[in-house]
Amino acid sequence: MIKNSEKTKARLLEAATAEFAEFGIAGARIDRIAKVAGTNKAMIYAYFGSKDELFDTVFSTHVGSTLERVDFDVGDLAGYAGRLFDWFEDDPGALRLSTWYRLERPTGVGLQAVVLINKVRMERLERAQRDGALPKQFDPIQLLSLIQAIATSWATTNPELGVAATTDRNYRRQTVVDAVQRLLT
Amino acid sequence: MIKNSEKTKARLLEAATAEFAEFGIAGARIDRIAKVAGTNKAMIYAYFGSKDELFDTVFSTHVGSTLERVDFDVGDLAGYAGRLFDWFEDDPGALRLSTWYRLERPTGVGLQAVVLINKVRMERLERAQRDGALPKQFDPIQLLSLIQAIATSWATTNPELGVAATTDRNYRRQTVVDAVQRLLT
DNA sequence: CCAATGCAACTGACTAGTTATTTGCTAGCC
DNA sequence: GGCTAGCAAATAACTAGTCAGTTGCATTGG
Repeated sequence: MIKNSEKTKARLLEAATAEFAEFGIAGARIDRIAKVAGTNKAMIYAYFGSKDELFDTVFSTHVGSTLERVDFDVGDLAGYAGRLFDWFEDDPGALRLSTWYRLERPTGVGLQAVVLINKVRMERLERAQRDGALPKQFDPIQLLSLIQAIATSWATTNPELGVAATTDRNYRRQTVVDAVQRLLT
Repeated sequence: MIKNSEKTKARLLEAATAEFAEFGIAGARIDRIAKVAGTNKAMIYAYFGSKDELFDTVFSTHVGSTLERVDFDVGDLAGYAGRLFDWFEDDPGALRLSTWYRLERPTGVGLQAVVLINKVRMERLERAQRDGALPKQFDPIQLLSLIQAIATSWATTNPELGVAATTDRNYRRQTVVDAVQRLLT
């Protein structure tokens, strides 16, 4: 047994991220998280309080902070969509966590960080439209909504369309970029 | 106690639809379903076999059969998107059920019906493109994926954008229709 | 017409196993 | 030595699934 508060906490958080991404809040099992983290259940309660609080922590550290790191360029929204696509491709857990959150925590406050980021981005879109740097056929809120939906379109509709998981990633990425480009012309 | 196999089954299915839409598979409670249906747990097992099978029945009767009824007009894909939007607005449970399915049943076969419907629609898109009735900038599979994503964009991004639930429905619908229209011009 | 019979629909209580959370104690570290 | 990190085991509540028995209804034989 090695004692290291920080590392144990980190391992728990990592294990919890995987567990919640896979099974959601109701489906996640505290035992499994503890076991994967190579420690025990009581540590979870010592460090995070409860299952729900653990989920909240997982969500804000994993999703909120990552979204912030996706470069947002008002002059190249198609590129932004492409980068969003890349993020969700490289880290499918992030998208799943967001989806679980929406379903299981309809009134949760954990999305607040995400809402804030989007608010800033909307203001930048607004300014770009006023400066004439961005066409005005869609309002900022419409743009963000559409871009987000398009960037995640493959992830959310793959199963329904019977798309093999092997469908070329570049092809899918290009679809996203092209679609957003077309909205703006 | 009134005995009526058909009606009891129907009440159970209705209660189960609401329960699964709200809580997902892992979060749904058999007891709650039975109670809401005004009957007994054992009836669920007599009629549907298990919790999982009950979910499957709920999904295919509620989602599969409804998607089929959304008119698909290759000559008016924007209108199709609008009708999809209407469906999910009028019956938010349908979208939630689909989302739960994707998250909790990654390898389930219940989506088969949906996959089939989409396959037929893709073939119709293909033919329309060959006949020159539909522009070719996107492949059929890209079109279906994008249309589906755009039609549900508000439902899936509302929370992240901090959109009040009161945002005008017509405004949201028009966004969907306009976006799809723009993809095709 | 009507009572006895058969049977499917129904029920409440039960079980066996899980689950989140707590506790009392041990082991490492300054 | 004392404080923090860590643990195994206990607990209390819950959950999917079962079962032995009951109830209403239709059928049938008189």
